[in-house]
Amino acid sequence: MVSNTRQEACRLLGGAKLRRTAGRLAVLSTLIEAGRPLTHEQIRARLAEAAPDKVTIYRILENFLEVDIVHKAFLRKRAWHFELADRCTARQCHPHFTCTSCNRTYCFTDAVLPMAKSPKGFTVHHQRVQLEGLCPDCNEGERKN
Amino acid sequence: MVSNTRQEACRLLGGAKLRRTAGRLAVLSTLIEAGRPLTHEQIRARLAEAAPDKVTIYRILENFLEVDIVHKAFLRKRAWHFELADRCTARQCHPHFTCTSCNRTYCFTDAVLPMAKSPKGFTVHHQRVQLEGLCPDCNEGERKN
DNA sequence: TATATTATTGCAACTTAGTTGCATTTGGAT
DNA sequence: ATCCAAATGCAACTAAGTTGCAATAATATA
Ligand SMILES: [Mn+2]
Ligand SMILES: [Mn+2]
Ligand SMILES: [Zn+2]
Ligand SMILES: [Zn+2]
Repeated sequence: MVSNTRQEACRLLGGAKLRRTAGRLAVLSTLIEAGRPLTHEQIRARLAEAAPDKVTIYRILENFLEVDIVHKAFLRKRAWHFELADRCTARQCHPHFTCTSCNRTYCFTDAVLPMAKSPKGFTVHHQRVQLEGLCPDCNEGERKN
Repeated sequence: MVSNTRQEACRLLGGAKLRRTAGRLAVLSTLIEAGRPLTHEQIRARLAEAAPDKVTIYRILENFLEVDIVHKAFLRKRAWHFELADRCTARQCHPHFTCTSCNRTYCFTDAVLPMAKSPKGFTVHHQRVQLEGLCPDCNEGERKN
């Protein structure tokens, strides 16, 4: 699946008319393989020695945002999470669930909510839904304690 | 209304068994009068010379969180917003709208969404809905431009 | 009202996430 | 192979939030 990932990464970069650099391929492949929102630090950790400079990662993610390859999924502990922008409509992405015990984040792609109806005069461009609670693993743990 | 505000602030502190200090009264009154989410910096600015130390404000807000007088409404530009926890149910608050042009935040208290249905095994404790777009003022501006 | 007890505060120093400026390197068009 | 704008790395910086600790103030009790 890895070379498939690389192929997909190249395709995305090409489609967005972004230069195919080592850093961009690395970051994009990481996001493709993750399939869920990652922070800058998580991306860095996954790339290990292969990771570009911290600033470069930020700039690469910014590039991806500009061309809608990724989007900022949500914020926890003051760090943005980024994920592939492939499973969302123009106005909203699926809800994201974060387990308050193990800190893992899950994409609830089947639980998209209707748009909130806004008062007259407001134009809503984007709706974001965040959930917090316990994941199956941590619920299990609770029961055992 | 100001002395009414102070009265309400005292009542809330008393009910939560928190000592009635100058700093707490000041911060709480500010939040009561604002009626919308404020960042640490916005609270500081409103209090001006009367503002307690930066660290003290953070600690006061933490105290308020612990006893559910306030809640963290959302994050924008890496800064938490706090507001009175008086217009929300246990599991979710109303949606919050932030204008991407003028940066103001509005409470959509009449636009509460149903809870997202989560996959088997997950326990959802809290749902948060964020909206982004243009407020009436800035829509107006767009039209004029 | 004075005293004691404990919570609260201010200050300085620190951490973490993200940004800026600038000189060097590199992708890809020719 | 050459060229040049785009991309990168590095150092220094900012903004938000945290920690430790000594000084101070709110309340309970005498
Ligand atoms: Mn997702
Ligand atoms: Mn609100
Ligand atoms: Zn968990
Ligand atoms: Zn506006």
